[in-house]
Amino acid sequence: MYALIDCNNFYASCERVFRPDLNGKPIVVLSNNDGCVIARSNEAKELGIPMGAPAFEYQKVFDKEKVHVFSANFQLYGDMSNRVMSILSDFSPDIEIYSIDECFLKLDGFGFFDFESYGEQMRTKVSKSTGIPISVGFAPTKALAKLANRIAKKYAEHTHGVYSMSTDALRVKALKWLKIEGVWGIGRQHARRLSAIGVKTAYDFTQMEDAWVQKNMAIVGLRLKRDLCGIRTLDLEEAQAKKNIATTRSFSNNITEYDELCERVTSFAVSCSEKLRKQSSCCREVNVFILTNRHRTDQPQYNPSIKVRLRYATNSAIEIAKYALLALKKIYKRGYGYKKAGVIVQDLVPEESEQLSMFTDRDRRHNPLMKVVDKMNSLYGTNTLRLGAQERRKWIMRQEKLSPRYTTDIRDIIEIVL
DNA sequence: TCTGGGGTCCTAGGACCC
DNA sequence: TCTGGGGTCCTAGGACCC
Repeated sequence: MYALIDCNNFYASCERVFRPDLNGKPIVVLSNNDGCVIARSNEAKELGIPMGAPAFEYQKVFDKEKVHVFSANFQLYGDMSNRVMSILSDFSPDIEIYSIDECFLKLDGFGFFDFESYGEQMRTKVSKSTGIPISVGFAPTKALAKLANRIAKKYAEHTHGVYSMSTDALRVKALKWLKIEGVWGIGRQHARRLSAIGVKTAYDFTQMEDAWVQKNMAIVGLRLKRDLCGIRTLDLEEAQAKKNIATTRSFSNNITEYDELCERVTSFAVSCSEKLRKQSSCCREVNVFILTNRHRTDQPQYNPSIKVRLRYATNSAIEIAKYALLALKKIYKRGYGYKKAGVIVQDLVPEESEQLSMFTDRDRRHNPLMKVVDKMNSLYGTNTLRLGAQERRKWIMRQEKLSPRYTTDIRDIIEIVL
């Protein structure tokens, strides 16, 4: 069996842990720049606020219904996630952390367990230790565990957040219940095509011919079908070093000036280099893109990107920023309002497998310098040490409703007044 | 006026080779 | 009118996930 454990309304729940006065009240969490809704409490869902809703379009609803609005506090969510995952990893030796709020457990050799009570134990432990509510689904395959989890959550009044798909009859019943667009691994495109030919439920999909699935949905679709049929096909995936690393942001206002864009791109490059060093990788390619505002159809659009090949693999902030700026210089055009930009580092290699070059002009001092920069910034805060090109910092991210960093910054620790 | 960010995998088709 | 066959590698783009 597999278990899929998922935190309910994760970001909203994180905020609520430290604001118990908000229990039972609608909460939404907004993306960077307070742009759109990325998490909703059940109460907010009931008000009809959709996922991804632009905040400005729903401001009236927020006001009228007294919705509590939070700016995204990713430091808090990341830390809470680590706590939850750490607890759940005690329930099986085999765990795959699938996303910030989800994990799979593989339960080989747990055959004699009563899964419902095992799931209940998980809920109690996580709730008691972190305050985060979770749902647990058990099933013979990963895709079915996803489905079992949906049932656990959807019918919480009956399941109390735990559901075990213990028989084949239950599997078939669940598949007939699950609409095709709700299947994990079937997105909007495939759902539309399948629906058009009469495949309306997950069960219908499992009755399709392999040849059709292979032809139209490739090997990925076929694997999914097998997994839904109860044939164990997808397995836990080991955490691996990332193959691409990106830092991209939208701006609260359009940027037209080259200098300002340079500052942003430099900061994105520096951020990418930090992420590279964190996973002990170097990159051999730097990709830079800038985008105009696609929602402003009245304004001219220009969305260039460019890839720069480095002469040697590096994770030095100085090098990566240098090439990112060279790249930006090539694509920047005056006369456009840029809404978003980003740096992506690619073709990553492990730090230690550095390719030696006979004529390398690599500056050997960068490595120790970066070590010091990382150490200082971790001791005294992000950007305590930064590149000169980052100095002209005029921008500020809109985060009007940011909650404290209760668990990661001693200055924000919660106070209890007796 | 205001509309997120960060990933993965797969495949078709082009470039290139003999 | 006729103008081969069989590979590999790379990449852009499409699909998906949270």
